[in-house]
Formats: sequence, C-alpha cells, structure tokens
Amino acid sequence: MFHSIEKQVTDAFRAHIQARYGVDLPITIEQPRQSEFGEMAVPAAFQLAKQLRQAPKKIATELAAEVGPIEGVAALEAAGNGYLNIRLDRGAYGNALLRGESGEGAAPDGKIIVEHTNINPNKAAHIGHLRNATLGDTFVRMLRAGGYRVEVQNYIDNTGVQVADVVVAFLHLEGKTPAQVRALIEDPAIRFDYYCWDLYARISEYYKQHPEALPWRSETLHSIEAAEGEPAELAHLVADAIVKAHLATMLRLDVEYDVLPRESEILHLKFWASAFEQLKERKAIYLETEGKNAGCWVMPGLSEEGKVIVRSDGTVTYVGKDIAYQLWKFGLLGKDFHYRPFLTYADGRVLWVSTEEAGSANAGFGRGKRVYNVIDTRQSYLQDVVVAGLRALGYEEEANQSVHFSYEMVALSPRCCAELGIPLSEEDRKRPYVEVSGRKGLGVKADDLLDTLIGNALEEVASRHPEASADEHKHIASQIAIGALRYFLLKYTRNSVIAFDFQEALSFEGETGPYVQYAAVRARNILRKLEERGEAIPDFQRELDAAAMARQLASDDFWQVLLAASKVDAVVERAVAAGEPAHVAKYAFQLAQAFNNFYHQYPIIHEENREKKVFLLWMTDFFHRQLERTSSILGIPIPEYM
RNA sequence: GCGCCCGUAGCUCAGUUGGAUAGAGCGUCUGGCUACGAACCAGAAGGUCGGGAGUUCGAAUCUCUCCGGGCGCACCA
Repeated sequence: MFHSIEKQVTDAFRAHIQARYGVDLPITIEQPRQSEFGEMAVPAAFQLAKQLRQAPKKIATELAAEVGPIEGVAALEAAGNGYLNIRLDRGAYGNALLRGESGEGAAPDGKIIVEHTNINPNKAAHIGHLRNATLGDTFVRMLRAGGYRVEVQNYIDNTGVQVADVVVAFLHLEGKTPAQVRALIEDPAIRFDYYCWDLYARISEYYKQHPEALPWRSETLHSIEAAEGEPAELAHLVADAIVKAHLATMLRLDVEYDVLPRESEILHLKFWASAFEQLKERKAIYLETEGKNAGCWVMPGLSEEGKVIVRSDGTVTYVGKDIAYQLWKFGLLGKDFHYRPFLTYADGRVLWVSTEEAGSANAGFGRGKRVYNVIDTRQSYLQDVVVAGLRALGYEEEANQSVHFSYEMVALSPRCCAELGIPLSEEDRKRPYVEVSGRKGLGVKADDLLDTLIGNALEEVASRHPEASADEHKHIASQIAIGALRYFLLKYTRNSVIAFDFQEALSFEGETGPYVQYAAVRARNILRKLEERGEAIPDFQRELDAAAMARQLASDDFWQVLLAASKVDAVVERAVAAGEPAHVAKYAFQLAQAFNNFYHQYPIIHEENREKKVFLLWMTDFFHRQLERTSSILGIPIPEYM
C-alpha cells in the first residue's frame, strides 16, 4: 500500500518536472526524520536547484503549488530550505489496508538462480556455513515474496581435495575398508559428520608433520577422478553420508533446496571439455610457453601472471570447473545434467540431485536470467575470474547478471575460544578474533549450537508452561532456537565480520529473534483471549469504514504505528535491490517494537468505546499478519505460545 | 608490494546510496507486574562518526592522504 503510493508520487513528480522544466529527474523519496514533517519527503528541489540555478526553496514552492493532486495524498507543502513534505490521506489509507487493496504490480519474468550453502562434504557444518545458508535462504524468501521465480542450487564438491583427505585418513590412518566405513555410517551410536570433523583435523595435522605422505592425496584424487578403486568407493560413501547430514542440519533451520549439482557429474559428463573448447576457440585462454606457468592454459588480465585454468599435467583447476558450471547456469554450455530425486521434503517438494545416468526426468534446471552466488568475500578474486571468463567468451549480458553475493566471515572471539577450551597461540590471543578453520578443527558446529539454544529455550518454556507436554515444550523450544539463531546471523549487514560470541548468540532479549516472535505471540493471544471470553472477532470490514478510520487515525500514535506496519513490501523491495537481508531483519525488529509499545499503552479487550475497540482489534490483527509475514520471509517461525 | 573490506556511545551494530536535531540493542542508573503474560514497557546518562585536507547549498556517506585492524593476491577449493 505504502509502496504503491510511493510509485504514484514518483511518477507524478517525474512527469511534472519533465513537462515544466524539461529535466528527466530520477525521483527519490525519503522518510522525514520527524513525524511532524509528514510521511514522505521529496528532495527533488535540491537536485533541480543545481541544474536550474535557482534557489531550492523557490523551486519547492513552485512544485508544491503546481504538481496537482496525487491519489492518496492529502497535502503537499514546501518546508525547510527546499524540502517537499507529503501528508497522506489517513482515512483512505487505513480503509485501503482494511479492504486488502495492495496495489501489487505484475510478477517479473525470468528465473533467478541462487546458489548457496556449498559445504565441502567431508565434515560437519559449522557456524560459518550457517551464515551462508541463512543469508542465501533468506534472500531466496525475499525474492519469492517479491514475486520472482527462484531456483535454489546447492553445489556439492564431492571430488575435491577435502573429501580426498578424509578418504586418505580412513585408508591410511585408520586402516578401514569401505565395508567398515559403511558400518560406521550406519551406526546410530556415532555421528559420522562429527567423526569426520575430527578425522579431517587429524589428517591435516599429519600432512603437516609428514609431508612425504602427500602422494596419498594425489593417488586418491586420481582414483576419484577415474571413478575406480577403493578410494573412489570411499569418496562416494563419505560424500553422500555427509551431504545427508548437512541437509538434515539445514532442514532444522528450515532451509531447503531444489537441486544438488555435483562436481562428479561436471567431470564425467565432460562439462569441462565443452567449456574448454569455447574458451580456446574464443581465445579467452592461451597455452603459456615460458615462465613459472609454462605448459599451463592461462586466462590473462586479472593479475600479471594470469590465472591458471588447466595445469601442466592437463587437469583442470576449480576455477575452470566453476566457469563451466556458471555457463551451464545460464544455459550457455550446450550440455545438461541428468537428474534423479534425492529426497522429498515434508511439504512434498522434491530435491533433485545430478546424475550421469540418462533416462531420468529432466527437471528443467539452469537457464537462469540472473545468477546469485552466495560465497564468502575471501573468494572474491575467484568469482571475478569466473565473470571475466564469461566476458572473454562474449557473454557480456550474462557476465552483468552474475552476482557474487558476498559476505564477511564468521570468526570466533578470543573469549569464545576460551569457553570452548581451544588453546590459542600468543599471537592469536592479541587478535580481535580468530578465523574458523575446518582444517584445524577450530569452530562451533552448527548442530551443537542449535542443541545449546534449544536447551536454553526449553528451560524457559518448561518453567513458564508447566502444564504442557514435554513434546510440546521441545517443539516450541526448537522454534525459539531457530528464531534466535536466524535472527542473530541476519542482523549483521553482509560486510560486517561476525565475531561469534555465545552470550550474544544465546540471548533471547532485546534485538533478537525471540523478541520478534514474542510480539507476534502476544498479538495472537489477544485475539484468542477475546474468543475465550465468549466474544467473537468482529467483522472488521462491516464495522469499520473510511470515516471511522479517519476518526481513529487522527491520533498520531495510531497513525505512526499503522504506517510502520504497512511497509513490508516497500522494505522487502528495497532490501532485494540492496541485496541486504539485514534490512528486513531490522524492520521485523522495529515492527515488533512498535507493537510491544502499542500493546503496553492501550488496553484493547477492555476498551469501552465500541468503534475504538473494533479499530484496536483490527490493528492487532493487522500487526499480527504483518509480523507473521515478515518473520516468514526471515525464516523465523511463530510459536503457538512462548 | 598490489587489491578488497572495516573503523560511528563503555561493548555489539544500524544509518533509506549526499539531506532536516546521528539511531538501536546490550551494559549502567531510576521506575513499572491483581490489565491482553515483564522473553515486556517508560525514563536518564553516554558521540570531535579514527585524524587531516578537499568537493557543494548540505558529508558518517563522495575524493585524496595519513593512522589502526581484517582478508585476499597458488598448477588448494
């Protein structure tokens, strides 16, 4: 609603300024700092002042007098030294919200691909992976709320060095056969992903102490690449089991995917060969004959030496495979995966995985119009190489539509390391934070953190609602834990490093997920309480009209609160454009704050005046819907009670 | 050495892409539960927006420079 008025104001100003001054000015709308200045402010007179060489105040006065009436706008006045302040027609605004007129535009066409999570399938997921998945998943929800068609991909690097290292550890450090590893996977008494977490740290340390053992790694990689022998068999076992563990972990946070493209298929279906042909043909890469890169195929331009795409032994680097993958995402490779169902989610949606066996249903993946790669900022250089590859191949449009959705890392505060019992070097102790490292086994595991959060929430829930069953306690505690964790990971903007701290992550008070949940629960409780008292929820549309709305919304308090609550769509659209889920999180918090304030200040059920009571109940209901909608975009569930 | 990011209240962070008197949460202090549940609310204290110069009607935001911190710059991914 707010959003559609914004658009009308923008259009009206743009057309008028074009006709009156002959200037095509992009109109921006701001929110005035003080509410006495109205609901919207247009600083257009300042911009015009420069071009027309006239005082902004004079132009603002002209504009205010000449723009003419705009639907939904009650008053337009020049203020300050050149601002144009806009006051909305409160009654009409409230009435439109009551009748559910949203003024939504048409859904944008074209598919957007979002790739996120992408955890190496060789160990348990940690807190850093959670930031990736939560950002990616929330951005997907934001896009879908905006009407976009979105495909979610989770790329599985099941043939890389990290998997190979764990395979080497099983073979050479533990002397295990594939059958024994299979038994380990099936043993309910151990957590395989946790087991591998330790094993991966062990083998990394072993390589450091015994560099002469490194040939194990390349033997294993060759076996995996050829898909032959014990190491290859083990690699599949390990990667599949760990992928399942990761999917289960992410599902606890309500994160789902559409398709799992795997590197093994990129290899065996010869994706790279096609990309290689294109790159050679368009002369995007060349065969280096001298210097340290002699014998390699190199992409020039990004650094002095260029970037090696094909090694001197003829094998392709990760970047090369990534270029092939990126080409496939845009439908530019001339090849496709085959697919089989991997699992079915509770809502009936099927998650597909790539396979090299023909004959399966083609689910129509790829061929995106725009692609977001959710990858941490440390890989910016590699992402630039991939985009440069597209550009060198002449795919300018696709290069422009390739977005590196980057974010800063999650690190551990020194205090956090101390709490985890991680010994720090003298050097590390002086740092503001310490990087999470899978190689060193240094980090907070995702499932451990969730379990801790659930445990804390459980205590609270059980003490507040002793009458409910243990199962119910567990369910609600887990919803609260999800809310706390997702909000914690989303409230920071993307390029802010999160120095992880248990005290903050485990907090349920202040600017947290549970605060938002609590506000929604309270709103719902009012409506439930009303029914328990034997009163029906009023038929708002019948009992309230534009005149009643205008009477009630004459109160600045009510008006400000309603206005804030009606901005979900405008906020989400801006957050999508800015690529910033934190803006939505911030808004959810402000919405909850506004409601708590409203709740505290006005008795609703006990209100004597009928019209006011119906109005207050409608506000409560509206708040509740908006809080739920915003929360669901953030992936934060609203418990029955808390 | 080169490139990217960060520096805003005691702490952790926002700041609508250059706009009106710089905002939250936590912490501290004061007050509020026989109202629809206090995982809440009200109030107070707390700022040279890292330093300096520049651009203009106007700068936390843009440019330059210096200081401090982080991350990249592999025939690893």
